[in-house]
Amino acid sequence: MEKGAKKMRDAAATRAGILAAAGKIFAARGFDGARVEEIVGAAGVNKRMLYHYFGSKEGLYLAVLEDCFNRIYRMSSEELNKDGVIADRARAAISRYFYFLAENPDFVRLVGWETLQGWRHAGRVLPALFAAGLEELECILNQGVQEGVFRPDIDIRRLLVSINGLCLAYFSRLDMLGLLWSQDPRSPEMLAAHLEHILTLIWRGILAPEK
Amino acid sequence: MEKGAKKMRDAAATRAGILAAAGKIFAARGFDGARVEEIVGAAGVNKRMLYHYFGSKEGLYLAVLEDCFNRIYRMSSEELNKDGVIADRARAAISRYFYFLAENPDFVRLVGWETLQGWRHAGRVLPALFAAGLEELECILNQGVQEGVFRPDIDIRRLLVSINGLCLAYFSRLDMLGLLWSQDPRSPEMLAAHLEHILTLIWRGILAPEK
Amino acid sequence: MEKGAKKMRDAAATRAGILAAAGKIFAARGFDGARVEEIVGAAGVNKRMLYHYFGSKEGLYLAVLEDCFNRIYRMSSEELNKDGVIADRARAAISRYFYFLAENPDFVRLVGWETLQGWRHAGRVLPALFAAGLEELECILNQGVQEGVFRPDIDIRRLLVSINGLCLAYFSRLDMLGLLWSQDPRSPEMLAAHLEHILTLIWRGILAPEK
Amino acid sequence: MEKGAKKMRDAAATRAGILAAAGKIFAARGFDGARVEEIVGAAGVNKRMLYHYFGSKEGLYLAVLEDCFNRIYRMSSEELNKDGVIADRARAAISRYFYFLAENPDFVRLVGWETLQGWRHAGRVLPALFAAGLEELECILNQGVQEGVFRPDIDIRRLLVSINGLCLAYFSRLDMLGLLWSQDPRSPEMLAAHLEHILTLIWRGILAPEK
DNA sequence: GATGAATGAGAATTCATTCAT
DNA sequence: GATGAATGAATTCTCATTCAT
Repeated sequence: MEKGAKKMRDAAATRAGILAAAGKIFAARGFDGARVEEIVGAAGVNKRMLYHYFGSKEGLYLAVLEDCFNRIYRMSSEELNKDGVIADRARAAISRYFYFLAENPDFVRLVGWETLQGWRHAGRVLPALFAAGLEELECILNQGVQEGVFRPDIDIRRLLVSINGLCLAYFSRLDMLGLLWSQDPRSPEMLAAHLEHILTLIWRGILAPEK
Repeated sequence: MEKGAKKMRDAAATRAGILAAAGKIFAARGFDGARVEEIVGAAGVNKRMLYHYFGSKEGLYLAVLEDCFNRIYRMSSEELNKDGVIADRARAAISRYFYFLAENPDFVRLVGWETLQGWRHAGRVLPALFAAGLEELECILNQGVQEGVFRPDIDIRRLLVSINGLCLAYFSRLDMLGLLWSQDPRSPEMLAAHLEHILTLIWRGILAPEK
Repeated sequence: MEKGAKKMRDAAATRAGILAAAGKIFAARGFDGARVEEIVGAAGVNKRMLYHYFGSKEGLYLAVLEDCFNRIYRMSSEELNKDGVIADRARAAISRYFYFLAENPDFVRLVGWETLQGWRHAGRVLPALFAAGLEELECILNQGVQEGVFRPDIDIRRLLVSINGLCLAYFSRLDMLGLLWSQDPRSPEMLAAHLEHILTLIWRGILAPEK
Repeated sequence: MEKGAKKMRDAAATRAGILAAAGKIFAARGFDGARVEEIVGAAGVNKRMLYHYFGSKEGLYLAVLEDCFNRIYRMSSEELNKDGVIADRARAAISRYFYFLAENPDFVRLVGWETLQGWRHAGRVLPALFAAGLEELECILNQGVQEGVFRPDIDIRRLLVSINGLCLAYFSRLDMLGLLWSQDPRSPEMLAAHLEHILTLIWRGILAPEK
């Protein structure tokens, strides 16, 4: 008999299991649509555990958000190649964000639900954290403007909203796009093509014309 | 028949009142978050009326969606100046869409909820309708490419997704932007500025370089 | 078929029915011991009605208390014979309180539960109301002291606590007394005898010795 | 055996710790209001211990009651001065009971809860035990009647109920009295004054008039 | 057409208690 | 003897919907 084979009597694992299941389900149905029963069912634990570890459905939801945001936060604070050409670094930052969204569909959806609910659950703190993913990009863009690589007339704030919108527009509508285009928009080729499309749009929009 | 006319008028008014109230509340809280009680309360009618006119909560929600989509559909099928320069016409189409979103925040939110729920309620028919707002733009863009006004290498389908994303990105985050920028993003100036930003981005991205 | 025979579709009656059933059950088991299910079962109504009319278990409990206290308040504000001899009036007031307790065992028990819970549910307002039953007696006693009918050295406040205690002591322990004395302490004879006992005790304690 | 002794000592301490914590909490909230979780938390022990030592929540509650009643029993069976004047001995017995209640607020409250629940938990045995505190007084009073010190027309059984009621009336309402009188009813002066009040009442009520 | 009372199914949450170590 | 994780049975509360008038 393996150690802790069948029933894991492991607090951390149980907690993590609930969190993972909740992440999926909250992402899929939103806070109001999610059912506690379904979450504990998916996690294979007793309902009481949910309340033991997270206090309430909302507590669990908050924990899910926190967990999710921590991931993007970690991503954005990873070491970057500070030596590269400014344009390359901006390109890398956008790509990284794009692929993060591609790999974290739950994050995309949770952000969607929260946005619609006015960040009611997550409060006013998390949106800032949420923006963190693009913060670094803001620095690079600003630097680029100063160096004359980027046009001086662009409003960086609006540009960030737009980059964010361009990326999210794709990942928020994966299902619909799949239907309309009859192709899996999650495939590496499609992802690459769309990123290319976005980068081209941005680049043409901000790159200073060569003299 | 006086009395009959009166009744019918009232009946229509009751129905319309419920629809209007439901539109607001579904937009604000989504299908799961909305409460039948609150809707009838806001409409100032008896709960039974809701079921009389719409059969169920879902029936009402569908009616709300339909109502909303009819509006954008009417907008997109309005007469356009077919004679103008292609670039101007594209510009006008985008602007019109942008201001439609500005003036129909409930539409923006309803689309948001539906998108997250995979168009579960509205079925697979409405997304097409939803795209209608951009359909005309698609024609214009295609024509522009043929005429050599726009670059030949652009993928119109992706471009439409992006234009949509750029516009929605702004209107989906009005509250947050209001906080971050400490300015009312709904003010005419801010709207104009952002539309300008979007148009610039698109234009630089697609306008064929003059020879 | 009688009008409204089987199922009464009568808001006031339903509300009153719930209140009555709740009065009995809260009195019997206290707030924590009472079960919502049992209350609605006893009232013969749907559980939802309880929440419709009273908002919550606690709301219902508060309504029960209020209802109960209103009764004693009404009693204490009834017209009294202001012309009688002071000693007779005091006697009458105590008797009235004694028999009120005898006839309102639920009141006795509810006061008991609330006392133990530090009037948590009823807040700080009701204890004053509760004292109302003895307020009139206080006036009479004070007057009696001034008139020289009662001894001048008695502390009226303490006396009121004691009169209250003497009465409640009997009605709080009816069951036990029934067992110990093998007689029904609720019988008219027993009630009269005990009231006599209390009055004698009080009278000897406070009546000024005749010169 | 060092280790064994240590263990036993710990075991006893654990048991006693649970009992003490439970006493406080049951006294404060009653059986239904008390939470096992809170008790073990207050005792700083593992939940399993509670079940190990007491079997169940009810078992623990019973143990608490027993413990409490043992104290009053011990008190009442202490050696008394059998030689004193009868009036002094009665006085001493009442005072002793009064101060016992003053020093054992948990006892007062537990008796209160049990009284309301019809001694459901403690069964029909304990009420007798509970009366024990006044048993000795009964002897003295009876003796006093025989000796002609006390009036022959008093019903000793009722008198005991009343003495008990007079004492409990004070200690059951400490909080309210504190608020109403703006003085700490637990202070030595207030206690002494109230005891004096009670004794005066009783004395005037039962002392045979001197010839 | 309109009203407001009533309902049953189900949702979140709580609790005393028991395993596995 | 001791620990902390786990559980199933209630318990309070909510919601869309239907009846009786």
